[in-house]
Order: sequence, then structure tokens, then C-alpha cells
Amino acid sequence: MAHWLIKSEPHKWSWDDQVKAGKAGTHWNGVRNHVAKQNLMAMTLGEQAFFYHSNEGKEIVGIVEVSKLYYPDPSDESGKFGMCDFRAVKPLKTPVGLATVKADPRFAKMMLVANSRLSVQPVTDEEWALVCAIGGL
DNA sequence: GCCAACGTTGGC
DNA sequence: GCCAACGTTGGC
Repeated sequence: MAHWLIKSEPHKWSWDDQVKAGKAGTHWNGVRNHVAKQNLMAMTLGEQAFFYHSNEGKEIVGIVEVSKLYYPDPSDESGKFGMCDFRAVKPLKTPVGLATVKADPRFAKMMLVANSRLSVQPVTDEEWALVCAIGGL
């Protein structure tokens, strides 16, 4: 099963908001990037993703899972882009900051480091296990 | 189809 | 708030 990482700016949509959204979860709209779209389309139900706070915090704070497969984003008038729904699974005991990730050579190839602008990115099994370990899970 | 100009994202 | 990196747009 593949793993992912999705980014959100906390003042727009934070981990707390995600938790409050409960089991229903929330739609991840606003993606306007083709690589991110490809990643969203590749997701299957129940796959897990890290929830990353960009700009403010700059850390991985929790784990979410796909609760609805890719479907068109009604807020995109061009009709080219879509979204998935995610629901909160659990928070990390210790958030894993960008600085930590950058300082660890085992994360050198991680998309978060290699392409910081991509808002929906794949995470390898190794990276997933490492972040969980560092995060106290 | 190339590439310069512009806009946006996100770390610092 | 600044600026580097990346994507997208549009003129040719």
C-alpha cells in the first residue's frame, strides 16, 4: 500500500480542523498542479498520508487516510482538476519538523526536501516508517 | 514547440 | 517581507 504526504497551511486548514471534521473527513480541494493531481488519482481507499503544516509550523503533525476516491473538484471551472476526501486517523506524539527531516540523510530523497512546492507527494515505505518512529508511533 | 515573462508557493 | 524554485502562460 502506498503512502502519501499532503500539505496544508494551518490558518487555512489545520490538523485541529481535520480532527474536528471527524469520520466524514474533508475534501482536499484547490489542487491545481498536475503532478499533485496524478498522485491524488493514484490513491486508493484507506491509504494513509502524513498531514503536513506548511509555512507555519513546517512539521508533520498527524496521519490521515483516504475516505473518498478522486472525484472532480466543483470549484475548478476548467474541469481539469479533482480531489480526494481525507479523515484524521491519529496525531503524531511528537510532530516531525522540516528541520529534522532535512538534517537526516535518510530523508535526502524525500519529496518534501527535493521538491518542497509539491502539495501532494508520495512517501516511500522507508520514509513512512522513519517518520513514524521519530514521531513516537 | 520553444522560451521568456509572469505568478505562486513556501522556506527563511 | 524577501526571494528562490517551480509551473504556467502566451508570443513568436
